[in-house]
Amino acid sequence: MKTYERQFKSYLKEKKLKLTPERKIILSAILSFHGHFDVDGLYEKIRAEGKNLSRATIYRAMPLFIESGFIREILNSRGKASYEHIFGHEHHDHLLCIKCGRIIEFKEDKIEELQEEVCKKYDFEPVEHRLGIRGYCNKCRNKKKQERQKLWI
Amino acid sequence: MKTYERQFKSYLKEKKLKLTPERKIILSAILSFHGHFDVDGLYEKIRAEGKNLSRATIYRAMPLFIESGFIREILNSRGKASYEHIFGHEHHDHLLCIKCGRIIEFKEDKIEELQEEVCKKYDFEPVEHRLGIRGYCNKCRNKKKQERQKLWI
DNA sequence: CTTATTGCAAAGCGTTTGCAAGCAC
DNA sequence: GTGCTTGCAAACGCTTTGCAATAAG
Repeated sequence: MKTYERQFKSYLKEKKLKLTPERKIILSAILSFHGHFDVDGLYEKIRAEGKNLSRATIYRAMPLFIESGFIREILNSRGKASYEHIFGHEHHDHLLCIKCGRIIEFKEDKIEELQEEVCKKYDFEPVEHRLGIRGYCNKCRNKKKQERQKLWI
Repeated sequence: MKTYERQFKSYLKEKKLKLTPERKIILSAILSFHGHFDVDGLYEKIRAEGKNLSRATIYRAMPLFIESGFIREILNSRGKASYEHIFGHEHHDHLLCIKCGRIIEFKEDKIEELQEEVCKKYDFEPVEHRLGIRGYCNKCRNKKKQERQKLWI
């Protein structure tokens, strides 16, 4: 059994839930994505592999993967939920190109430190944070026109 | 005519759209909110004043208020759209208490500067950004239990 | 008078849920 | 065997849209 499957299994055990074939299939589909993905993407990928799960099963499984720390929800201003997996990914923030949709991940320790300071100042105990910057990447600077992406991360 | 109405009117004129009584009513309802609000809140507030617009009219008007710079969408992980008005509000970031839902606004110039630097480093031209920190405010630090708020700003 | 706008009701879309059958443990 | 899970289809909640009537500029 692979490491990640073991991690998932131990989460399930703790919650008295079961490791079904369906959940294994969904987990492996999740891990096969590199960028962000949504339920429909999972559904199609799974179908493309010849297996066939109900969408309801996938929807019902998503909270488990979130709670067990495999994925997190991406912020969509509304409508569809999408996700990115955080299993084995370090914390990072995002630059989002609103023209081509490219996502650049970055980590800036000083910003993290300043956030800590802000929290102290307001006597606030942070749990998590997100910083997203929308704009134009170097390739798209000169072909602006209309914004496309509604996604935040 | 009030300042804000004039601003809205000039936006409409530019786009060859019309300033209807309905849009005036919606605009004034928007400005009467202090925190964040949603379409249903607007609908109810307008009804409570004895006027009665169709929800469709409100839904159709929201993009106009966004484009004319009166409001912006708040990031909800999914489902309902909600908004905050930015007319006359300076840019700020947010601390969100995941227990009581309190929202603390802050502005930290150094963080803004560092963001500029990050953008330079990646040759990225920023348009807007959001920073949200979720956690527990001083009043809720000792009554943690379960997270409530799914909202980001 | 032309073109945008409104209200209504129906449709859309992603997501959730009730239920009976099936399976993990 | 017990209790969680699955698939199906129906229900949901918010939002959008087609249409005919109405009103702004």
